Amino acid sequence: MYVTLLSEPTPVNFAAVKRLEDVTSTRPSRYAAGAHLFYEGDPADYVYEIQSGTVRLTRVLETGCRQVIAFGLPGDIVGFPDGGLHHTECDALTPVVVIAHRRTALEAGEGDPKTHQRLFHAALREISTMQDHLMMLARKSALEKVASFLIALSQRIGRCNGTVTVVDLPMSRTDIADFLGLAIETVSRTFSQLRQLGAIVLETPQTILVRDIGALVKASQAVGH
Amino acid sequence: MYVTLLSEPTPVNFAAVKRLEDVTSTRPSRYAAGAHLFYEGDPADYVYEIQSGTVRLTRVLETGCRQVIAFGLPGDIVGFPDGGLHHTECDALTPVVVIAHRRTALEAGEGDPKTHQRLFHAALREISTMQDHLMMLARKSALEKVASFLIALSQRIGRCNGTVTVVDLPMSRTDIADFLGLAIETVSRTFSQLRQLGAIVLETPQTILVRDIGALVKASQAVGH
DNA sequence: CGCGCTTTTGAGATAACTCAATACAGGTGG
DNA sequence: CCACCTGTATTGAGTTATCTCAAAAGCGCG
Repeated sequence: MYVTLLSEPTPVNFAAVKRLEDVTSTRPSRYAAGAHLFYEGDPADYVYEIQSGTVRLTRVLETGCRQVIAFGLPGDIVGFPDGGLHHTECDALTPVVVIAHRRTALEAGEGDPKTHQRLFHAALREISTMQDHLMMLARKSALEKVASFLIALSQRIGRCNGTVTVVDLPMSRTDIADFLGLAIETVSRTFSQLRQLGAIVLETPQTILVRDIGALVKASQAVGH
Repeated sequence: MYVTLLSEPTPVNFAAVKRLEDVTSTRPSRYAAGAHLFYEGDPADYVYEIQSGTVRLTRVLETGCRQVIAFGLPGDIVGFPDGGLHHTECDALTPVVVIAHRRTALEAGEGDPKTHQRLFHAALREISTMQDHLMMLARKSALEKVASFLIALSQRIGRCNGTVTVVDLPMSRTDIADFLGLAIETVSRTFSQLRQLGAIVLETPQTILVRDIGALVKASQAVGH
């Protein structure tokens, strides 16, 4: 496992050191944008509670095809292991502050029971969240996917600014496409479509103003079969 | 919660009775084909370990659009709650025998630690499985989806019969379509395509012979972007 | 000012969908 | 026992949403 700690200007690899330091469950770690928290196949020594910033969880198919499994936003807990190993890759899209909880805090018994309970319920919640995502990928149109995505993002990281909600996208169009199972061009076109519908304003490509949440909700609703 | 116990010829609703009986973690329960183990929104008193038969986990969008989240096959554990509630609907596709584990056995501390451990790891595995499924839905073509599905099924419930593997499909084409995010006609056409490729033989619509596993694997591999 | 990167827009190709008809199978009743 | 009927599955034909390839636009940076 390669862990890159934030230390400007040059990120330094401190994986071994970190393990020796015996990081507690409560001290926050910092990662620079682009730094990896873990790779697929790494032994899962920690699960990570995002305090600030955004991380990206990806899986890479043998063929090289990327799929973004999830974005980790403040409050999220990422890196649940299977068989003691990470089965996704996780890197920081922005500078992030995380709390690394030892995996043993997730298993029963050891450590603070309150923390254990919190991590455990986060794992159950993760299952539910993934089911939502499954539904979205399988059944929604491009417009519905992008609208749903923007609604979820605005609820999580939107800053309500009088009449509009400002959402600073921490991820690229490519990331959004890989998350929603769309081509990047389709994502871009759909943003334009939502703009033409008057639902959003693209202040910059990364700064979105949600102007008409009703229109966004309407666009997000699948009409079913 | 409505629980229908198998009692031929008429299935009987015994939800209240069941709760009073205080079912233990180790006694198997039986359900007839079509019976519901739980509904979306039910308080999640139990998680279910499938001993034999197949169950179907579905979610219904507000609009009435169905999505099959997963099929529960022997060895699977289904019904992980979120916030104490079931967030899917679960019914039996065939007669099933399940072990109903009290939800408290999933939470730390109470009950047999060995059982707790098993249930807990099943929850973690579930996350990983869902990520695989996510990937499939987002990135694979119809042919790749159906081929992957058949491979997985044949590994789980296939009976190797000399030169071919026999797979009895417990679910309908509609179920497969709703699981893979395809139209039923596309599923059917893809089965035909795999037949024409010599990968499978459709003895009956529900009985599939895997004739050339290599061809099936080849068909299942996404070429990536 | 110009280069490189991301995003947007355009135009044509295509995989999967929809609608429609046919085939098949299992169960029921004459 | 066979004809019928109902539900499921298959096949066909045309439509469409999304993808792919290609070009233009916007933006940051040296």
